[in-house]
Amino acid sequence: MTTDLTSPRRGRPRTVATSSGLDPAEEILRHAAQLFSANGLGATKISEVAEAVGVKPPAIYYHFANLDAIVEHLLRYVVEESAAFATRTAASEGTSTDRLSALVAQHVQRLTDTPYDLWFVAGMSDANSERFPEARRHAKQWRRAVATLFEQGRAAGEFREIDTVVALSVVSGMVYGALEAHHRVGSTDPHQIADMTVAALAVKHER
Amino acid sequence: MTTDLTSPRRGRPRTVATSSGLDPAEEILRHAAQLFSANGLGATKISEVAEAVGVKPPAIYYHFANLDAIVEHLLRYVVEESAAFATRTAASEGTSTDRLSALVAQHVQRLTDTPYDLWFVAGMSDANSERFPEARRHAKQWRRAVATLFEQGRAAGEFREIDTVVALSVVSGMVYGALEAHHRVGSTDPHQIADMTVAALAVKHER
DNA sequence: ATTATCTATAGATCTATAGATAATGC
DNA sequence: ATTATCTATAGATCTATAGATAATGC
Repeated sequence: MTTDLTSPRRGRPRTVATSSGLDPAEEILRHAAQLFSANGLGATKISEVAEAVGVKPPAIYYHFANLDAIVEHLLRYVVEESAAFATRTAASEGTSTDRLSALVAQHVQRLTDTPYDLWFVAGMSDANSERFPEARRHAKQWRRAVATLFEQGRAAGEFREIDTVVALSVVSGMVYGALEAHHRVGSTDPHQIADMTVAALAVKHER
Repeated sequence: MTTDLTSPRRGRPRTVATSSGLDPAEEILRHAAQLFSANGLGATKISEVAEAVGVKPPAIYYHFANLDAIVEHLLRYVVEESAAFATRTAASEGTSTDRLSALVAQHVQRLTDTPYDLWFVAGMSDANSERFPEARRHAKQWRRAVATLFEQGRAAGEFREIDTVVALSVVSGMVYGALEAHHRVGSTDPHQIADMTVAALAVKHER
């Protein structure tokens, strides 16, 4: 009677120590993300990841070439899809307000509805991303889409007459806030965040 | 003819290498903050700070006990004053909207109008702050004041009926955005940020 | 005498590889 | 045969201290 919870694989199974029914690689990704988010990306060592997973450091190298490969894997999970969605949305129909709102909601949804603690991604911004060219490219693409969308809305009189860089910072700040709330208490409503984001950028109207 | 730009001190002066007319300690703080912001707090080594300053590692230890002492020094500069201002403001007169706005403007002003690149502070949140109990205490005090202020405004019908934790995340997210903009392009208008923060939290009114 | 730096170094890690071993399915 | 781990270890850092030295003002 083979229960076979995971896909059938040959070879030595995980040691029973951290038996959670997951791929070793998946186990590594989750613990690594958790450590990155708790202690910072730069402060996390391969040896710490190994200890968290419950194996010796060399076991990690069997699955990933180095720490950066783990980070890249986690980043790709996030930015690839969000960048594509943002670009699509910036080129679609509708008011800028509605489209920017949809874009923010999707991104927050993507960042929070995962098995990984991606809080550390918020703290990366551009700084470390030179080490991760692919993620950097997608992040730039995302920002370009947001910038385009904001400028359309500003021209249409939907958004405030502020600098595009400032508007971009407001958007990424709100995303940061959403991740922080998710990290702190675990609950985040992507649409609520999106709604507040466009409220921050909207032209002020008389009361 | 003694030009005497800095305060008169006895003993060996700085090597001419990085002659900028600053205290050695001040020089260390500025370079350290810059490195923390560029590469992350956890990724920065004493040896890197030394190299940036233009001295050998032991010279750093003459001025600071270790890296954490440098961080603590930078953090105290920020959070002490902002925490005091926030607490005072939360207990003062006026609409919650105006007071929250003032609080955010002061904090952004404090974070950006300094000789240090404090962008790294944004990426710290609570995570690393266990290592810095004093900063943690002040950060908590600041958050408590913001929470109080928000709850007053929510009860008064000025702010949305959202969770306090979410509201706090919006505020810290906007501060994060302001720091990001400052780090990216160097220009930030604290009052503009404050205005958008309260706009994000304000009750929605009919158009 | 005081301030600030240096050289040299002990001790502690940490990364990443080599090679052995264990546990499964074919 | 394949998958996944281990032990052992070379090589590279990095922290922090000891002790010497240099440059100034009193």
